[in-house]
Amino acid sequence: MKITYKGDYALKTILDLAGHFGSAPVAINDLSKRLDIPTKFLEQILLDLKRAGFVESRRGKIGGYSLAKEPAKITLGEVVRFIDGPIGPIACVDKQYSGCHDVESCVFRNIWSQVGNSISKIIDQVTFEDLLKRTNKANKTFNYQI
Amino acid sequence: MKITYKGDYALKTILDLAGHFGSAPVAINDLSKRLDIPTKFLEQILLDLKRAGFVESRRGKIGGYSLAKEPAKITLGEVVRFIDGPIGPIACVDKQYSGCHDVESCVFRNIWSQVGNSISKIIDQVTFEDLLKRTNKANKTFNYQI
DNA sequence: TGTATACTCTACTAACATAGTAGAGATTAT
DNA sequence: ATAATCTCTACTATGTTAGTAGAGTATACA
Ligand code: FES
Ligand code: FES
Repeated sequence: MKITYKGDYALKTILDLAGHFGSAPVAINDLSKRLDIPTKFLEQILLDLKRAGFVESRRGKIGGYSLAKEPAKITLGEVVRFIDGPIGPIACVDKQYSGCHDVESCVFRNIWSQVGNSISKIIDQVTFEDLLKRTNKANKTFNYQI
Repeated sequence: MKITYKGDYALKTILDLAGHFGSAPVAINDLSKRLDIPTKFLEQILLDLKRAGFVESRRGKIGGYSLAKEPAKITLGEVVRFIDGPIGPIACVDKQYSGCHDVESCVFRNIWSQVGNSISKIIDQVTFEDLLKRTNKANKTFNYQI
């Protein structure tokens, strides 16, 4: 697994939208400024996320994006997989990989499988509600220290 | 973490050399044929592995490569890190990553860190002796079934 | 109805990484 | 000597990433 900029941006964007869940939609421009993501790049990312059903949009004057489901119903893993592809550390765990012939007797494949599973166990379990709570807590702590 | 062809080839090569540990050096050509790796590519990989101290070489007529340490003293993690770089799923866990500003308060960083640790726990623990044993066992089982 | 605002869609591009290939050179056993 | 084998540097084709560009569509509101 490798988290690209696109993936990183997508996650940060969804977390931001999670923070506005239930309120008015948020404009790309606001997200772009707040999260420091190139506007035109973010446009594309949001379109992808919309097509996948993670977010929904509203056009026109008071338009913008909002989360399509409750933050508790979106996991980190879903988003990562959608944007950055399968979790496995090598293609042979997920699909064809021309370096692998003896798939049956290969001792490495088993390891890569274990690695994939242990990653999944982490990211498929944490939702954006969890992350939201942690953010709030982090900010509170931060304010207290000042 | 992403295992590239180069990394995959390196691991398979070292495992092969582990199987010949203590015996005569193995020629690149033999490895190349047996493991189905492009010869000139394998040359480069073996030079890298040599410079890193994983293997040693002998030139001339009966030359070839052999493992520089006991199979039990080389872990999967060492080789993977050397060939394919750091384990973390995102650069910010290992080094500078321009998408990350608020490193202190970022809720994702903690997750990526967990992911990295859980990968490390697997690959830093398994040695090529372990893999060798498993290969032998796999082959025995295979023969038995025939 | 006009217009500003905001999302939609397709195409293009620069930079980098990957997976090799090519070829000349150095060492060693016989 | 010479054949076999490792050594080293440079080159290249392909794909991926991280954007940019620009024209088009929908909506609120005066
Ligand atoms: S690494 Fe894919 S089967 Fe061995
Ligand atoms: S993802 Fe790097 S600090 Fe948040």
